[in-house]
Amino acid sequence: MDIEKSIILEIFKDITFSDKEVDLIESKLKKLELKKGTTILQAEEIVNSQYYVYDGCLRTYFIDKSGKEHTLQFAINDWWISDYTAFFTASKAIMHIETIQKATLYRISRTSMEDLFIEIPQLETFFRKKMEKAFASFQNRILASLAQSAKERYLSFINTYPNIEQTVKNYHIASYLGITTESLSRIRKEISLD
Amino acid sequence: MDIEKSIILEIFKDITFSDKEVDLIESKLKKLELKKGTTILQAEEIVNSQYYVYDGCLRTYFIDKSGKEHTLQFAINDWWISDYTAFFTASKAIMHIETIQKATLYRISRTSMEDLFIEIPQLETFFRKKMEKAFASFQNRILASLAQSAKERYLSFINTYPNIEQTVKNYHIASYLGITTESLSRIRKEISLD
DNA sequence: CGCGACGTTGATTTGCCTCAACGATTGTGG
DNA sequence: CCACAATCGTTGAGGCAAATCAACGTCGCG
Repeated sequence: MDIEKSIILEIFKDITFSDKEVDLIESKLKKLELKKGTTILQAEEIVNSQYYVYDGCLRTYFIDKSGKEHTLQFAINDWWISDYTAFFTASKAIMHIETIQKATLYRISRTSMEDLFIEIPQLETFFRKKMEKAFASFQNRILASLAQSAKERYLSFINTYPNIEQTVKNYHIASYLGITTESLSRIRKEISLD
Repeated sequence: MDIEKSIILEIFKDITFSDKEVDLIESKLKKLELKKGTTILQAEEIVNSQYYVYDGCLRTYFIDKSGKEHTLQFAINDWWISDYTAFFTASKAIMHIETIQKATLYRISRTSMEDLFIEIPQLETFFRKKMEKAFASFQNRILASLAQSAKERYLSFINTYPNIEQTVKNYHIASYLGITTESLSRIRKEISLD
């Protein structure tokens, strides 16, 4: 078997499974070992899977009509990642997803999830709660964009993700904050003077 | 009985219930008839309920530290509304919710929902799917704030909510778009010249 | 070593904000 | 039902935060 049972228990922690259930889940997961810079999803592709990030770092980004990239989110250990808008409706992605470090992921398809929800109702609860957290973080993001300056958003960013600056490039952070690399550079300078 | 069974079937359409299940759901819902300008939730209150909008129009807004209001969302017929971040974690609201037209709502508490999810698992699926849609719309909102100008955001707004301008004030729309009423006025003028 | 990717700095422009004043519309009490 | 006030939307002048455009220093890697 290529997936350890302990991994299953780690991914779905706080749920207790029977051995049979663990085997069932294992049969639905596919482990992926990817090197830095690998694109796992491109715009226009039909989205049939989501990914559990066991290790490494990825980002979801959107390319607008002028060709500019906008980072929607970063995903690190214990996050799930996909283009969810497209995943939920089995439709075409508008987002791209790439690794920005080498990464270990576990992929699961939507149809597998639907099967599992019937066999193991606790999993539906598990994913509903994950969704609730993601929803809350998107809400905070919207409120930040409405109420905060670029400098304030940057400060909350480095507060929320304290070690991420070692991992991601400044232009990724800038595209997440909705500013240019030049502006981010000036904000960083300003903060260093405080 | 103060709630018609047909209302239950309308709220949870696409689910088929036994009579007993309908009675159970009915016992958990509370009908509210509110006049325009009623606040149903304030920041700092513990959030224990969400509301189904049967008729009318409401908005959820956030007051920032400088006292400025920012509208997070409008809710019309067939939407659910609450401060979800606080609702999910049974914690204190950061949002305010008010009616901007007279409205008919159905309130349900979190504990009632948890009970119902156990008795009627289809309801968990129903709310999970509602959540997925809300999540998708928040994602679009974030992408719009990253990639679009105020004018473009306004044009997609009136495209998404074609009749809402009769209902909501311009300063509500401005606070939803993240601009001032003056800027919105100038944008509207500019569009009328096209 | 040399090249490309990345970050910084400067000069200038621009989209939106702020402050202020003024019409238009809506609501209310006499 | 009209008069008046309050609320709401529009317009103008000036300012500011962040974008754009351009140049340059630095770092890591083939």
